[in-house]
Amino acid sequence: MRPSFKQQQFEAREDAILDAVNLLLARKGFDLMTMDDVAAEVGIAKGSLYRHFSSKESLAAAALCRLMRATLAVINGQPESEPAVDRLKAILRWTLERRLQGQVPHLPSTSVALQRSLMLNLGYVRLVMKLNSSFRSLIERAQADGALDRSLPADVIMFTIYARSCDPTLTFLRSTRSYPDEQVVEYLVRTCFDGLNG
Amino acid sequence: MRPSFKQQQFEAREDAILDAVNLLLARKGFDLMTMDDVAAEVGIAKGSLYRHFSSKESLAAAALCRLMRATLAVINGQPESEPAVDRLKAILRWTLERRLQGQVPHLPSTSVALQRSLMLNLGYVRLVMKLNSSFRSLIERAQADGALDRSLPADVIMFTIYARSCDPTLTFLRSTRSYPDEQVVEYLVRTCFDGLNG
DNA sequence: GTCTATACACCGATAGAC
DNA sequence: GTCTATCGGTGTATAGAC
Repeated sequence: MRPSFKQQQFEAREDAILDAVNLLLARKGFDLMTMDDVAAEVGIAKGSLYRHFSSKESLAAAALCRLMRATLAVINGQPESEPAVDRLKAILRWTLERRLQGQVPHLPSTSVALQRSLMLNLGYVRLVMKLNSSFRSLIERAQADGALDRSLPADVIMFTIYARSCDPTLTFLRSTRSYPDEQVVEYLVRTCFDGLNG
Repeated sequence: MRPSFKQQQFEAREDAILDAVNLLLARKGFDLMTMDDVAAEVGIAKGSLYRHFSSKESLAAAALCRLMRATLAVINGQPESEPAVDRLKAILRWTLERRLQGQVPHLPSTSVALQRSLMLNLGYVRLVMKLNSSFRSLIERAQADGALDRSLPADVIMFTIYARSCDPTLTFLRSTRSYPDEQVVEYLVRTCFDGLNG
């Protein structure tokens, strides 16, 4: 049975809400984002917002889950034949490009309050684990290929790539207006994998 | 005329306050840190806090200025004979070690509210510029030595090192309890300069 | 200068009319 | 289900006694 028109409209609105949340999370972070902000950005009343999401935390969790699902879709859409290290670079590039459009919220690590509530969210934790294991398998394959440093633990590599995807360097370099956006992305990807050495 | 005993006591208290602020900024970030938290951590009343610092913003600014001054002291204390790239690595290592002790606040970039007020703080801006120019000159020297990639703009290198000094990877790796602290620091410094490639 | 008490604003969440 | 109105709680900053 396909969803009714009403249901489709409902889901479309939820998507619009999450877009607004992403924008605001990217701009102000979780603590400074208010429910009034979200309601105003979407163009609905605050009361209506709570018909869709029961709390501010669940709102952020939903936005993060949607992002993780999109990331998993990117990974699964990559050809298996491509070298693992190139796939990792492509994922980082994809995330940075999304961030330029304001569609990547700040990492939860910046807000202890949010982080605690996320850990109690089963759907969120499940997705994190799934994403981590996808990443880890790509990293280990790249190490086996000799494309990534074998003497580095996979952990270290994984977190380093994660961190680069939400690196403030993107914002700083952009604010200097010295380079076009694509150039900034390439610098970030390159310095992450190749380092700074000559 | 040397400062009176009372004045020395006053300054010692200010230092204690800033220590508490650093701890709390590192733990919760600017937005979640409350003046009650600070007062409780120092062991004084909130009212007394405002005798020393006129606002929450000025409190954070003072903590950041103290950190920048300490960083400049480290740079100026390094022997001129040492290769520039090694000096840069040492500065990054020093910052990360300080962070392990909870004495490095979150980067202001995480809080738009704080950032705006800092830009209006003349003392803060002056210190940022001084630190930036010290860094830039080290970077350019390292590039001239061939120790850092000449094809990268100094901006890109500078912000990349800055970002690494407040990288959440440190916290994540530490929370896995898989490696001793010194090992974590070395991984961060190494992947920053050498990259992830094999 | 340090304390207690409080003013004032803001925010998350809910109630209730339509 | 969307709106307006409001409650309860919290946080910055200040007032005023000592």
